[in-house]
Amino acid sequence: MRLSRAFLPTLKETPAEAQIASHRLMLRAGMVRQTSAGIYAWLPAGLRVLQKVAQIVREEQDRAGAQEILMPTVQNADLWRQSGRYEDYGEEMLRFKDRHQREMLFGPTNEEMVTDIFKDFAKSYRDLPRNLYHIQWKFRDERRPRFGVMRGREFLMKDAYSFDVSQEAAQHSYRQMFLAYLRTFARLGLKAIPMRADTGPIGGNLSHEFIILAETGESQVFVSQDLLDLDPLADTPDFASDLTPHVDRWTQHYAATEEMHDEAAWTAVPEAKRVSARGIEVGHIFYFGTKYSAAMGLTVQGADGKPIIPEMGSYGIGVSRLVGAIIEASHDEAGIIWPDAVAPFAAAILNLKAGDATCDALCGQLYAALGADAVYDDRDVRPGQKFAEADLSGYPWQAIIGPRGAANGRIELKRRATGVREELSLEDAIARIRGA
RNA sequence: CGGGGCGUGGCGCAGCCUGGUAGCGCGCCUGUUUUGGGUACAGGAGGUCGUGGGUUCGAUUCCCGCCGCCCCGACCA
Repeated sequence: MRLSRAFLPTLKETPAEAQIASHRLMLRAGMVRQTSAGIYAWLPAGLRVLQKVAQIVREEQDRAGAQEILMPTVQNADLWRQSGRYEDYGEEMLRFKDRHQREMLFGPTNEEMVTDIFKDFAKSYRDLPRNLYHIQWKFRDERRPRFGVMRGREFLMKDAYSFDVSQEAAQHSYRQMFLAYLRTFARLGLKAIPMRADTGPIGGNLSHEFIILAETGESQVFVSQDLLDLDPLADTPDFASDLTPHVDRWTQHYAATEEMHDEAAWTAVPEAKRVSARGIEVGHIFYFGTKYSAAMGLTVQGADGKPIIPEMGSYGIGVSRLVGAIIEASHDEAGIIWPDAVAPFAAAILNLKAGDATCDALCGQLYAALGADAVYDDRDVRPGQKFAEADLSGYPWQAIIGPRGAANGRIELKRRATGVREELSLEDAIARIRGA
């Protein structure tokens, strides 16, 4: 993308409504634009990041055996009356009527719908297990939307739903998602910590929140350093095998949010290993048994001919929230520092003297080699502005090309995260950017 | 939902208390200048002062209603 032609409305000053870093930076970097309280339009730079996050989420869901579908945003109220949640959900549910006066709603989640869809398919225990997910916009009419895309009313969520023949089988599905989540967040460049969560009225202990550490996090978390030292990508499990040992590695260490904090267990953690920090919830998984399958009338026939009510779980990742959360976890005074995996562009090519034949030629060669994964700042503006905006937008690499170096075919490559600069040939610069 | 605050060119703000036909910085346009960290100078364009009503000769300013947005708290991907 040539910046001279791009729709990238960066701001030098911060809009007054933005309080936290990610919101400020997303507005300044031209990623989003607010259209109503808690509702945002995604502009090209923001959309690219959102799509990259979604794609990683998708790949890891697929790897764990879940299958992608796409359910609608608008649902019929009758579906929700079957589970009894139409009345329970309250003001957070956006309700409206269609032209025939039918009561409709904008889906805040999809347990009822997915169960209803699955019901028509599943006849036999042989049709289990299945795990269906989609990545779709949700609407929850929050009392107080805030923090930009981190607590919007409309948000993009990945929600998966598992159907199993027994509790034991359902726990296997749960572990698959548990490990898939660890891999997902690690690939996004985040350190996510699974924490036991309150299961609410369902009971049992199978609910975990996945929380990333960031100074501006909403909740206080307590975690053992041993847990932070684990690498989710180090051992890739066979998702069909018994996953218990893999999950146990992660659940044996202390980790809790304020609500679940156990002072006695905490003091048992060696003092040097106690990490107390702020966290942002980016994922939440539950096992909830037959709550929805029973309510929606989902049964399959067992091997003995008797009906079985499938055991279910649901698994959510806040995709649009993650974009904000990543920035919270990775920024500095100058702007965003994107992890390589989700950066809108891998590199920015800064032509310090657009119009100079030598600079133009070298920039053109690099741009041709990097293609769609690079932005080329070919604008006729001061170098200082290019530096400032490239730092703000957070591209992992900045290829700085000015008259001095270009005369010798040299490119100055700056790593955004570290500030380290190297002088490289065209070929070496291309290799460095591609190799990251 | 309880408490607090704010709506004035694209963005950040002043003016309002003490009514008299709107101003500053950034950004934008033109020209000159500058060319390795948001350059400098000059000249421009751009505003139903959120909205409806009231008071007044006259309302951005005073009064009332409404709408929108933000912040703090209790709840949530």
